[in-house]
Amino acid sequence: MAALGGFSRAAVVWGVASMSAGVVRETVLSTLREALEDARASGDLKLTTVPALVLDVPKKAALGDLATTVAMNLSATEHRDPREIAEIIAGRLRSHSEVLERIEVAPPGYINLTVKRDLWFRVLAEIEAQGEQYGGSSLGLGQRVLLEFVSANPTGPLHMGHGRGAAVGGALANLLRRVGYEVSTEYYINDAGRQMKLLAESVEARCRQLIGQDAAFPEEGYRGAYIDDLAKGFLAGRQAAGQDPLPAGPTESCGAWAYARMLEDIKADLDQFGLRFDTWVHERALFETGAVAQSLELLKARGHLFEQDGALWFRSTTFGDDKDRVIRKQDGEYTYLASDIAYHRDKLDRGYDLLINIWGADHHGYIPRMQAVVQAFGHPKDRLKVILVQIVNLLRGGRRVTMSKRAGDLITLREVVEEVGADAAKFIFLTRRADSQLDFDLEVAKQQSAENPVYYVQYAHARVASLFRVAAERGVPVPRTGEVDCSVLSSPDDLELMKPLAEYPALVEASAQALEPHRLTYYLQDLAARLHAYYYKHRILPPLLERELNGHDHLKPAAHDAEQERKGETLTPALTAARLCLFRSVQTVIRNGLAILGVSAPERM
RNA sequence: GCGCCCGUAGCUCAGUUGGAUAGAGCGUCGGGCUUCGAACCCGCAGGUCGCAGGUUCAAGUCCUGCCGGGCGCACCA
Repeated sequence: MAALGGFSRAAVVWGVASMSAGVVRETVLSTLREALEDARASGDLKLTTVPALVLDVPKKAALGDLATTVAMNLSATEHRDPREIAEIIAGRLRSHSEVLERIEVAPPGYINLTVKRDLWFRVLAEIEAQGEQYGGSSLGLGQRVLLEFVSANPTGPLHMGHGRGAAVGGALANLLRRVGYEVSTEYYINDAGRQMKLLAESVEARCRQLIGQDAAFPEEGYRGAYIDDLAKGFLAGRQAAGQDPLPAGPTESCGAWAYARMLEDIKADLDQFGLRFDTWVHERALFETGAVAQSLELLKARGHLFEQDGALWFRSTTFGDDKDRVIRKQDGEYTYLASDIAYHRDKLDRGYDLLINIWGADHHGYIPRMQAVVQAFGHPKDRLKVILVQIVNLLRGGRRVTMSKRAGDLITLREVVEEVGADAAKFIFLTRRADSQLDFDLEVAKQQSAENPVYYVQYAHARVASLFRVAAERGVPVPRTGEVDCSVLSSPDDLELMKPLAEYPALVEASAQALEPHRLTYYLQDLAARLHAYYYKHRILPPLLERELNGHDHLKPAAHDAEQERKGETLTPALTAARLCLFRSVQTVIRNGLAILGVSAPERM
């Protein structure tokens, strides 16, 4: 529900806002607002409350281009039959319908709108004018967002789960920036706790075994083959420097070396995945700078901490958590929660309007306590939003690739990216909602066919690029939209290709608001399908005459006539020009959409 | 036992924040390249949206209870 008196406010917004939902929606929406204002001014409707004005796309194209349910939503407050209200509004719409071709009321109170052709053509001009900016909006202008993701412990290589988180996070960052947010991406490195100690001990033990010492492997140590590599690398470095295999303080040395190496590898893996973080935060630093101690002091001063059974607790139940949580154990060690408190206080202190964390779904139980932390520091709990990413099932040709966690040999992200490529991996990671499980089939991801959605979409882009190359070869000019008579693009096929282009900005906004980048992948597959269908059905460029084909002056070959007949249309220069403009717009939108997903838009493939 | 998430076509999943006759890909079956990219297109078949109530003019979508699955419920990260 919009605020009361939404009309004047809406009018102001309309005055200053960019075409955030696209030229068609914005234009129709403002017309609808005017119609409602008229109805109120004349007393036909009371309109004491103003419902949010939403335009839907009817399921059937025959019903119209856009529809509104506002009459049905007003029925309760107006105490009238929705159909009656719809008629009143429809009447007002008809009185200033410069942009509307048809206005129809359908039971039980829909108002179906068909937009004038000229308005669709303006979309092409808008796309041409905005180029790679098309689809952007001012939704998040002036708002700062901190997006923390991946944040894998530097105790092993990144695996598929991290890859999915990376794909979602990267796409979300692009998406939010697209709608005006100022986004910082951040990676939090857990380099202070027990896990680091285990890494150190594991590498040290392997080193000792490699130099023939009888060393016991730590009970819960890391057993992956990469530990061997780390140990070998460490020893090789010592040897190259002419030093003894193990220095004094071997555990610390092994640990420091392995940690630095792992972090380097993680950064390299992310780089290979096309991902760069703006900032890296070290857990260790939170202890060293006193941030942890200070944060706990502050919470204590506010009465959110208490001591019991020799431990220090955070009273998270104050803010709706199931139980209170230990911060410092009986043995004096801090739990991870202590540093997480300091870390999130630090985030809040940096003045972000919104914190987004991307976590593995198995951590969902931690959301209430972290939101409790946010509230304990005096912020609304919604300032922290957590996106849960479900597990990835790795398949090869339909068969489950078993991942034995005990042995520590997970399939790494690096292996997968090397096998299928970063584009395919990213796109597939984004073909499902983040919080639903994902089957990732290596064979499908590698396959360059229709089964693989990323190639389907990229192919559409490359196909258009190819068309422009051929046009250039033949000397066919690609005009600007303003120089073209768009009215020849009035067939249903043309409109079915243009409509999604007009919807794109609204889709970007909705995806950003819902924090759901996967919607883009569905949209792009649909747009690519329309492009392919159109391309098959219609000819864009004029055919070569036979003399151009073989140097003899002759009539057009019969094959072309047959093709024209099959396609049931005659290609004119005006049609070629207009279709080239249309295709260029489709290409721009596909490129923009893929850019948000972090996937390349190749000219050739 | 308590909490969170999920049950939609044979399979994998979307479903525009409550709107009209529920969609796509894969798979099955059948069609389509002599000029621009067949990495493509067209068609057929496939559904009591887990079950039962409730709220609403309107429920795949919201509420309650069951059934079935996943994940959490640490003084581990």
